Amino acid sequence: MFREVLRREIGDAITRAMESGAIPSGDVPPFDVEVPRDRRHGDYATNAALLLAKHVGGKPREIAQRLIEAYAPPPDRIERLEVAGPGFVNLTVAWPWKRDLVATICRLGDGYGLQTIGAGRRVNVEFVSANPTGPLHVGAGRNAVIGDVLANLLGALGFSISREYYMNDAGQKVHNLARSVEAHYLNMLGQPTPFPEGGYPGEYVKDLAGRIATDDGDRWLRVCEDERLDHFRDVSVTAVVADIREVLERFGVRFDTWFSERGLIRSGAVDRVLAELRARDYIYEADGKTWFRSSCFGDDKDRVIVKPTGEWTYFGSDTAYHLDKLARGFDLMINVWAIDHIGDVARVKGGLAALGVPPEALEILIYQHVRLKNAGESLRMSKSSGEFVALRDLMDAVGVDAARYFFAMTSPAVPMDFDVALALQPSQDNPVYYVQYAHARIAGILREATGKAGGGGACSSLDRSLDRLTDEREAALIHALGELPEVIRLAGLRREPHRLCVYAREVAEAFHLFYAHCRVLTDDPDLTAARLALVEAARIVLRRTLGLLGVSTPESM
RNA sequence: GCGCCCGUAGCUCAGUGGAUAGAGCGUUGGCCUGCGGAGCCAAAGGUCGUGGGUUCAAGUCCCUCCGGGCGCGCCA
Repeated sequence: MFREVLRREIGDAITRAMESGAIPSGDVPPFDVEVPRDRRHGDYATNAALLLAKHVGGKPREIAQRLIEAYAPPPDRIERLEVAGPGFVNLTVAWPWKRDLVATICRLGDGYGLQTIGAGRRVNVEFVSANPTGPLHVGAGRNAVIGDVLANLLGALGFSISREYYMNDAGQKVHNLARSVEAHYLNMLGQPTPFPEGGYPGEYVKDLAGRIATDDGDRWLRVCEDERLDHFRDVSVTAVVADIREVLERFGVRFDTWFSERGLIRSGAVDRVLAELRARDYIYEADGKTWFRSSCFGDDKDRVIVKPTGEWTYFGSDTAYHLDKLARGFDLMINVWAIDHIGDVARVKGGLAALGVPPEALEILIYQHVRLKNAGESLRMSKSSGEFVALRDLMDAVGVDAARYFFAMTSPAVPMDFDVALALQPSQDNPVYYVQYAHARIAGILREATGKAGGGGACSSLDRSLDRLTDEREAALIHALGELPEVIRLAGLRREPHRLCVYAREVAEAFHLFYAHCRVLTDDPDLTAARLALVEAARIVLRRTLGLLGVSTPESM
């Protein structure tokens, strides 16, 4: 809140100083308004003068002084303004402005932090999209949280968001699932059948076969294999997707669209992509296969798009899928992919580039794997090996809040270690409890206050009493609360959801510190009213921050 | 070999080119006669992998090397 205003006003001051000749004219460089590491330097600092010195010439400290003179903010906004170090301008926010922020947050409520940067631009966030061949494992949990929180952030920035799950319900993987189910089914009905190569070993596969056997008996022994496999695939995929959907909903993730690859292929969209690529001369035949000239678009070699069997490779349907999204009117597509798909980025982008789609239309957010360990021993975690920890089990063990916070708090670029033995038992170590505890304390105070003060909102009629806020811990808490819009902006635009966790801890810390030193409910009605307003503002900010993370805000713990 | 990513406290990780690099866990020692001690305060713990470069300023940008992860399928 403070920061946007300061950025704007300092920019204006630079323009004025240039117009009056106080500093040399020229382009205004993109300067920062940041929180100094050492808070004795003030609430904020700008490097504008340092950058200006380089861009338009002059001595940094001299330019900083001129800038201060041109800025000359009213003393009830900025109480200290000084040149420091090599040419920083340090700013200390005056109490009246800090108190204004408390009132503003109380007035805006959950609207605090909402922005209009997105200007209604339509963004499709595609995430999870795990193959529907079995239950989600914990890796999908990381994907789900990154995608969901990013979507929340972009929504708060004013983008129009659609969440999408792409189901790879065509192709070899689901075929292998069908054959695995078939093998169990045949064995159950007395026809010894070897388990297929590439089959899925999990217990759920046996359950799927058992369900078919219970429902249909030996009916599928009497049809041809193709028909049987078609049916088994449909039944299995439907059941697996239903399971995935249910787990994700419990995890707090809802998709606007569940997009079927089979449907896409049936619609002829993939054929149209091939025809279009051929028309643009990016297709050739060799060795009985149809090739795409992906090497024209930064790939290290050309790729097969139609196999000798006449089947599509994933490449064709993927390209058609992204074109379909664009046709549905999205201005930007963001895909959340695990690191093992890093090699596909160039090919998907290449396919789109070949069809004239600008590269910035698709953004792929890569996150590193969740490394599973059990008492120090590494696990492979894959559905095809059957060695994985289900997201459902993690959720059941530690709860949705702890699991979501855990996945959200590490930068997507960093691999996460995940000790199964540790994770599968509820633990007080998760930092989410520190933050939630702050909220529960606030709720307790507000409960107590309504009992004592005979009701009345914490934020009513406090214009006068707010000037009773004078303590340095109050100032520090207000300063932290003021950062929410900036945090949302950075976390959303840089695609770094973990910033919310860093911020949530900072706010909670500032609150706990305030709480330890500043009694809220006192015999002094004005002081009590003022502090209650601050507490209410802190609650709003914590609720907003945890809300974006999809983590609950308990009234008590 | 080529491409992308990572290397920061004992462990797990934050860190927007900016001033004296921060948290959680763990360790050590304090703090409950008023709003919740799942908290607060303090101590100990760092050649920011290495060597160069750019810059007024580098954990942050560029290059070298070392170590680790992932990919380089007619799997998706």
